[in-house]
Amino acid sequence: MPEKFLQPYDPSATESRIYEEWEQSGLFNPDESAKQGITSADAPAYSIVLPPPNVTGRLHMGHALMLAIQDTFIRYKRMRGFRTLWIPGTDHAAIATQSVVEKQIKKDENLSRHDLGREQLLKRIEKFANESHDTIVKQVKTMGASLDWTREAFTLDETRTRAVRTIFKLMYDAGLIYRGLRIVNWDPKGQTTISDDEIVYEERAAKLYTFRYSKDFPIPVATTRPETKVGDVAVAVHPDDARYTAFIGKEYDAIFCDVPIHIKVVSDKEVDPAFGTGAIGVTPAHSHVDWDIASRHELSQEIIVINEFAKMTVNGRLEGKKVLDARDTVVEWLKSEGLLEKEEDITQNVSTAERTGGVIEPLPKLQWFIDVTREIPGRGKSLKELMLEPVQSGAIQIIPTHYEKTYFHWIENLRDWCISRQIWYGHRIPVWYKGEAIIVGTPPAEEGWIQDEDTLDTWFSSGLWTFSTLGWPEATEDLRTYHPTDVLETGPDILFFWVARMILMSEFALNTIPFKTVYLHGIVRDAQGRKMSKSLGNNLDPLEITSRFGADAARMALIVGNAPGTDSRISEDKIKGYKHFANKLWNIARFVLENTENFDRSSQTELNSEDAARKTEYEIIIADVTADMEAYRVYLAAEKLYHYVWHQLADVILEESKAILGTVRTPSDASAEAKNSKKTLLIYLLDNSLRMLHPFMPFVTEEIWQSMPTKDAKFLMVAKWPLLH
RNA sequence: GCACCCUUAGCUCAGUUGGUAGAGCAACUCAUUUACACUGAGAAGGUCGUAGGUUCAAGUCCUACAGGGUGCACCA
Repeated sequence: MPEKFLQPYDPSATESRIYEEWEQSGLFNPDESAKQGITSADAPAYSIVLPPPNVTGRLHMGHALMLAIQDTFIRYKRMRGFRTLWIPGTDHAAIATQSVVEKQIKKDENLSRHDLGREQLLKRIEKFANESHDTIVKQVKTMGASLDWTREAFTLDETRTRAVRTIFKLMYDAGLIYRGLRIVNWDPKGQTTISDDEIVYEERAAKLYTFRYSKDFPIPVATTRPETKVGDVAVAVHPDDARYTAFIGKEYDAIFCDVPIHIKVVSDKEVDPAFGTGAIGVTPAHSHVDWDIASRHELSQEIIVINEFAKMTVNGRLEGKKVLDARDTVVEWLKSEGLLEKEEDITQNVSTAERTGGVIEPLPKLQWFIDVTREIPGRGKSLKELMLEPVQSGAIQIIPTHYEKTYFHWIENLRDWCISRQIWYGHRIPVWYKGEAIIVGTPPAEEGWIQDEDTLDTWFSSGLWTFSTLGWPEATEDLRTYHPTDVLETGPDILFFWVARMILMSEFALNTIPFKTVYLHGIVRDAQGRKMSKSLGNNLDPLEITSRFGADAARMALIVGNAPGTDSRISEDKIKGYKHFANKLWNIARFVLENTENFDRSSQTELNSEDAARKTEYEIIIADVTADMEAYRVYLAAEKLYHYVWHQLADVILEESKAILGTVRTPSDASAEAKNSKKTLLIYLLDNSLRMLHPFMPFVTEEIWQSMPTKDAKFLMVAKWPLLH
């Protein structure tokens, strides 16, 4: 028995060394594994793409969870003999990264991005992204993740840029990408458009004002935004509202707070007669609902009264005022003119930008969109249908299944996807203009063309991730072999942002699903069930945790009992428990190795009936755990193994074996046959337990394996998963 | 407002196709310097949120209600 077993197991001395050995073996790469004759060339493929961590900072517990779960899937399949590929990568995370760097520059040098200019700012962001990338890769490795680093991708590198430009062109030519003037969600703070999904609603106290445009205007109107009323072109009422039917079709002129306005009374079914006065002042340019009403009634949508900085653009007393100041001014004016009829306190859901917290100002803007309802030429279906069908048919399975309903619900409410962003870091829109002419997809060779200033929503390029990482648009061997991928493992918070967009992109570009299974994990919370956050200071740093307890312990603590789609709690005590377990396993190995030293395994092939019963009992565990692994129930498999190894193998079987094998204090008079049977059993149980625990606790199992008499592969990582015969 | 999820031991949570209620932690009693104190043995702890229903059989399926959470929508 090697001397190392005389000491308690020390993960910090072991883990980095083993990871290095694995990496040097090249066996994270399925091609290398086939070359070395470990995987057969015609073995089925199994692939996962790692959801690329943002290059904005450090690894957090959510990353650690994702790495632990995926590495467990991957190591299991690798041991089952699949050509197993796990692709690493990082995400440029456009807005997130740019705002981190902008904030830093503002703080350190008091400069804005406009002071620096596009080129300079991009250089600074890239430098930050590179440093951040290196840190993250190092951290990913400490978790034991068996990623094929030879295939590492970045969402903004050359291959991915080619993929983005290619698909943009394909969608443009298919009539799915268009540029149009629409009401968008404008974030005045971030100075960019954001998608519907990036909005968070905040409940705030507000006032509902009831007023008339002028003394002779017949209908009172209620609003929370009096300042926008200088942009009104109509009043909409419900067609069946008896109070107002007499006025439908009539037009009125007024001077509203120094601004001349022309108001037409229209009827529209969208109006709720029960709310306010039952009449809506229609401001087409500054409200989604009003824009749609204006479209239906062919009203002017061109009167813009608020600009990108949320300031008033009209002449008169409101000129240049911020919207909130303008609101006060209009209310004062209404009061002085005797036009204000009522002022009520209400609570209102205000749209704010998820990232900056800025209050969203709906504005009409010339933006790029993806049309999700238009029929795709030659396909007879819309993108919406392409997103819906594979989940409906079961081609894609979402775990837990109830998220399928959430998914369908989202698709039903889906509107065209605004894909242009007014930030600088990201894939620049591949469109070039020269006067009226435009070129889409590939940059023109001649001079004089100007590229669109905007960049693409980061989810546009992320949507390509399953196949852009495999070399698309080239028809690569990787693409043929590993796509569709097997599992996408991620959090439910990006089900719409990302999962849905990946289905859209893959279905459009390749006419196939991007993955067969979506495994959604929950949020990792602290011991009290609170979200981990900087402001609470309750973050557990995965690096600090692994250095104190070992990556194996952290992985087990994250996986055991953590059912998909359910939030989990983690605490140092829990992690400590699994550090103890690693040590327990270590000592089981010590006991078994110590007691089977110089044992000729070929001398004993038959187990006696008592030991055979133990083996049969164990075979049930193998079958059970294997079934769990196949069904992605890793949280159950891990718990069962833990329980068996500690409370059956160690507490019962090892203890019983002492009487047979004898100890220093109590010599045994058992027969040689009984002893040999017991030794055979112990080696069998330890060997197979190491194999089954490996996907969960790769380091300690690998370290023990290197001293096993049953060692039949250079690394446990590529040894065979136990199968029943 | 609509949808979805959760409610099981003191705490945190599992419970797969309906088939004798489980784990970890904590607490209790005892043992022990041992493969391992990063230990072991034992005992205790439950009307499975409430009320109905289906079934030979319900923690599990159905209905209603209550409490907690999440997502979506949204009023001008």
